[in-house]
Amino acid sequence: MSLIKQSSTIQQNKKIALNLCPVTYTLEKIGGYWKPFIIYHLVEGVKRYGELKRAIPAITEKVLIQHLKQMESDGLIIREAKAVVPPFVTYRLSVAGLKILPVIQAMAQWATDDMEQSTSDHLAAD
Amino acid sequence: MSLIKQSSTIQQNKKIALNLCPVTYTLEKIGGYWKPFIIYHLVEGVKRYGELKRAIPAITEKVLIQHLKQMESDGLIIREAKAVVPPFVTYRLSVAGLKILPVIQAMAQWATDDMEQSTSDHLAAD
DNA sequence: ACAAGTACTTACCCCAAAGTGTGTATCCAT
DNA sequence: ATGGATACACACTTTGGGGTAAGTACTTGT
Repeated sequence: MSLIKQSSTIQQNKKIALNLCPVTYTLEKIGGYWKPFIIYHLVEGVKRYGELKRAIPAITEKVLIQHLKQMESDGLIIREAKAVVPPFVTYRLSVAGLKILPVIQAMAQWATDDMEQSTSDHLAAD
Repeated sequence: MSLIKQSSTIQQNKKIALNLCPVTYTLEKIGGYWKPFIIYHLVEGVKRYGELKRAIPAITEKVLIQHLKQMESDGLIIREAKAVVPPFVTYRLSVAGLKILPVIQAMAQWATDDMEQSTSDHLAAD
């Protein structure tokens, strides 16, 4: 899955950051390009792979799978496959995935606030 | 400032994501590699450029400046320079920067919770 | 017999973020 | 006059995430 060079400075720094900073830890888990979208759609409930794909048309299959695998191994979502053919695979949020929803909600709230404020100008905080 | 190719698919997708998803908007602003560290140190109050540099030894000057410029133009922090020599430049959080602190706090909280949970095993959410 | 649907997998390319290294103007202390 | 401190700027390289495109195994529908 696209090998990573553990020796590279960037990986060393990532380790430093993960040790020192819990915020970086969280960013690692939800920071993928389309991960917020996936979470958003899984809030509605259990979804099949194909449903997610159709719900997010701009995402490519490779990246979708990639994100799903990462989020699964990160414990954010749960994959369940029925041993039938054609395959029947579903995804849903785990406990940790559910617990992160308020955080995401807070991020969204700040964003909408900030977008409104930006129409007027930023002023200094004394 | 490293020019960006507006035509690339990734930039197109970024625009799509920013329009559709406020979470992505927030991730854009705090998602930089060392931005959480910068914010963390500015919580203590006004800091000079050199103080920040010494507070985060692993960061290079280029990336530090880069992040500071971005965060300034994003309205998260405020730069103030005294017209003296040698230069005297300080950075501090703006209103928007202060408002995002609870969000960051929530992210940190989720992270520490999740790290604890990960020592035991993840179970499905019914 | 052939296409369509399912859930992936693999090889390859592109590019922007991060890292490396050097340069700059001015002042002060030694 | 030489070096250090200040706050950057600029050119260059690396790297890893994301995009493109094609293939796979197996079944059902026509």
